[in-house]
Amino acid sequence: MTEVATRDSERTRSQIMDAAHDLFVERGFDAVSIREIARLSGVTKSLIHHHFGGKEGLWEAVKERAFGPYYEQQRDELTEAEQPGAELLIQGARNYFEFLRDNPKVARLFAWAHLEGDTSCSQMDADLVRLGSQRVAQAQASGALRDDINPTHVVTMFISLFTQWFEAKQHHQNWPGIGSDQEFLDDFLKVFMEGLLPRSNSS
Amino acid sequence: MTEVATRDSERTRSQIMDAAHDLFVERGFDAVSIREIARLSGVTKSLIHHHFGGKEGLWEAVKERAFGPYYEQQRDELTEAEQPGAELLIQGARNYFEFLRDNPKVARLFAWAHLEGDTSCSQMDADLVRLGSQRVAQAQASGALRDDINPTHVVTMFISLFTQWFEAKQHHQNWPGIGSDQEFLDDFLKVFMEGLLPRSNSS
DNA sequence: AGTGTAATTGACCGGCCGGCCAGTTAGTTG
DNA sequence: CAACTAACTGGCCGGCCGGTCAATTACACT
Repeated sequence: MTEVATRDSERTRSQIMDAAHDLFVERGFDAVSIREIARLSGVTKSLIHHHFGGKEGLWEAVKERAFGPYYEQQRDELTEAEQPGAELLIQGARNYFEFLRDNPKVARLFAWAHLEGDTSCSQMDADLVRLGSQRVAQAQASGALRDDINPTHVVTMFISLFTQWFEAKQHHQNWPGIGSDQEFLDDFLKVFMEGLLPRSNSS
Repeated sequence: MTEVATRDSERTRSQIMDAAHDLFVERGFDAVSIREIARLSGVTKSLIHHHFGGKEGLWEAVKERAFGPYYEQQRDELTEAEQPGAELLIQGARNYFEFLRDNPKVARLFAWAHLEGDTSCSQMDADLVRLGSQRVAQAQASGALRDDINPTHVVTMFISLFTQWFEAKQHHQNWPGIGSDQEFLDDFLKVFMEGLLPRSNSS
C-alpha cells in the first residue's frame, strides 16, 4: 500500500543511524551486532557497510550526529558575551541540566563512549570546560563567586554530577527518598551556591 | 624450574578471577572473550566453565568479589554510632573518596555494571544510600547542617560526583587546569560545605 | 534509448564466539 | 592398592560475528 521508499540514500542513512543509535544507547558498541541494526532498520547488512564502511564507521557517525549538536549548543551558550554573575551561572547550569533531561539518550551514549575510551570527544570536552572555566573565573574576578576554588573544578563538578545523574538515572531512581529531576536540581543549586552548612547571616 | 601449581582449585579460581577482573574493568563484559581470559590467566577455557559455569557466571563472581568488600566497608563506616556533626560527614566523604582513589578499578567496574543494567548492585546501593541519608538527617536535626535539603540528594551528590570523578578520570584528566585528586576533593568539600557564593561573615 | 552511477541485494568467507563432552590426571579416602 | 572425586585438558559443535563481492536494480543525465 503505502508504497514507500524510492531509493533515497539520505533517508536510508538516517534509518540506519536511528536504529543504531537506539541499540548503542541501550547496550553499547560491542553488545550490538550490525545484523541486529540491519534487522531493526529494515535494511540489509551489506547496505550498512556500503553507507558507513563498517560497524566502527557507523559508531563514529552515530556519535558525531548525537554529540555535534550538543557541543554546539553548549559552546554557543558559553560564549555569550554577558558578564557572568551568579544568576547567569545558575541559569547556565539549569540549561545544561534541562538539555540532558530532554536528551537522556545522549547522556547514556556519552557514558559508553567515555568508558570505551573514546578520544574524539576529548577535544570538544576540553574546549567546553575551558570556556566554562573562563566564565567562572570572570565571575570570581568580579566578586560574584568566592575565588579560592579552582574554576575548572567548579565546571567539573557541574558536568560530572549532571552527567552522572542522567547516566545512572535508571540505577538510582529507586533509591529511598530520592526526588524528581527538578527537586534534585534545586537542592543541588542550593547546596553548591550556598553550601551545606547553615549560614549565620540572612543577607 | 619453579615447579608451580599442584592442583589447587582455590588458587585457580582466583587466577581466573584476577585476569577476568582486569579485562572486564578495561573493556566491559561483551568486548572480552573467555578465550582471552583463559590466555591471560594461563588456564584452559574449559576450566573456566568448570569453575564458573560460563562467562556470565564468571562475570557475576567477579562483580561480587569486587563489590562485596566495598559494600561492607561502606556499611560499617555508615553504621558507626557517633552522632554525626559536619566534621564527621566530611571525614566520611574523605574516606569514601580515598577508597575509590585506592581502588580505581572498582569504580570502573561499577560503571560497566550500571550501564549494563545490573540489578544485583541496586539493593546494596539502596541500603547504603538509606544509611547515609539517615546520618545526614541526624546532622540536620542537630543543627549541624541546613535542613532544607533532601538528605538523599546530599548523599546522591557525594556518591555520584566521587564515582564519576574516578570513572571518568581517564577522560577528564587532560582538561585544562584540572588539579590532583586531593585538590579536587578539597575544592569540592569547600564548595559543598560552604557554597560557591562568598560568605559575608567570617565566622 | 543508452549509459553511468550509486543504492541495494543475497550469498559467501574465514574466524571467533560460548558451550559442551569425553577423556586424562592428580589428590583423597578407605 | 583400589576406588572415587574433582581438577584439568583438547577437541569439537553450531552459530554468529564483521566483512567482501559479484550481481541486480533504480535513478540521473544525455
